[in-house]
Amino acid sequence: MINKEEFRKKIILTAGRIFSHYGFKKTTMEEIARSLKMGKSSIYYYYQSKEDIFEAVIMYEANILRNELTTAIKAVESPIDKMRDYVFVRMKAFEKLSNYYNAIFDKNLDHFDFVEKIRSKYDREELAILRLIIFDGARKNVFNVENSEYTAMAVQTTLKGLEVPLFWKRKENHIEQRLNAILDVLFYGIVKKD
Amino acid sequence: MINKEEFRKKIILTAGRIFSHYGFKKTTMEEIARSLKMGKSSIYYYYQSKEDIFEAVIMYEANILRNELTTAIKAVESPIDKMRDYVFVRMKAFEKLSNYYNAIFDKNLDHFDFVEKIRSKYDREELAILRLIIFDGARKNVFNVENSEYTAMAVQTTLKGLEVPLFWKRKENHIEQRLNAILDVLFYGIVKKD
DNA sequence: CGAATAATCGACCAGATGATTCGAAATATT
DNA sequence: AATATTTCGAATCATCTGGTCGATTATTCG
Repeated sequence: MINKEEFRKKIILTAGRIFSHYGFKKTTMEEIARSLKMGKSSIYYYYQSKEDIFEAVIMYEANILRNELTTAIKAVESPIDKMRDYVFVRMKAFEKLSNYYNAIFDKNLDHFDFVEKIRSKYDREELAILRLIIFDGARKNVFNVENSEYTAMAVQTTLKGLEVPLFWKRKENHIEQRLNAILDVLFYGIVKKD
Repeated sequence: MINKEEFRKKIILTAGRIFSHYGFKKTTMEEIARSLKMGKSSIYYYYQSKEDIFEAVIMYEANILRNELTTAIKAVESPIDKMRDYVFVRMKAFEKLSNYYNAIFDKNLDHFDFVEKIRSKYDREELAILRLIIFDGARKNVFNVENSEYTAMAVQTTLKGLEVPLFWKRKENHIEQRLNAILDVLFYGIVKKD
């Protein structure tokens, strides 16, 4: 490894993989160390604690999510497309970033301060993006909304519905269709009739 | 629950699901009990130990494998089809019966007596089935083999190659093709040229 | 009913496990 | 060769976990 920062990242990648399989509690420092081919105490040279590593993993995944989302909505023009892509990318990302996903939903993680912080930070950021999309849509006369802020919150509530684990059962099929149905409902109530 | 036997099976099903996710060691009796909505100590009314439950799970999955395999080869007539189906079903089943699969490969399970017993029992049974298929194929003049016993052992060796975890990496695609290639090789060397 | 039997549970224990610390050894840098 | 960086094994200490036991609650049946 070149430098300390590089190695810290490697730890995040490795630990992230293990965390995503076993969850925070069942993942041991021993395992992370073994995966990195180093002594378990050596890890403490890079991170102060297991919790710190987990936090770094979550942050890392949160950044990926943020990037993918902003990239996605920049890639298209129309507000409807932006909204549609946002929802799709968000869902696909959650599938992949399971640690982040779990941080948001695992009850056993409630008592970690940083988890709470991440949750509310994510909420705020998401709301901001939605507000922007909706505001833009209203300006362009595509969306028919009274108040962007409240509409954004309403949309976010719908999105949260996607997050409940029950939605993900039997994920094999139907998901795309269900998503489209949800979007249709969303748009049908939101898009200006002409 | 109707009777004790029913409930023992329910425990197997529930524990099997958890074992397959976390493995034997990381699965706790507490979790199994919670999943069954009962006190941890109650489980000991049905099984003597965690190990016993695991053994029962393995046995259960081993039976499923045995049934699926015998059903598969009964379903077709020609020895070539039997052989092909056997290989496919065997592979698909291993994908599903992960506890059984792990029992065979997880080094951490080596020291359990019953695991060793299961392994060799499975070996014997598999060999018997293969011998039957091959013997039948030879009788029908489809296979060109000197000694069914040794040929069966050779085929089994090939099959074992499928088991090494490395084979399963990047499982998304190519698996079917690789399998067919293996079968082609197998048959090309086995089927009587005409 | 009520006694015997079946089933469940909570509290407890001893040993295992696992996160973390620490000082020293190895390695790299100056 | 002196210093700084990085790794590690061993020890610590708190928590966890498989398993036990006696008590308690259902259920069965005479």
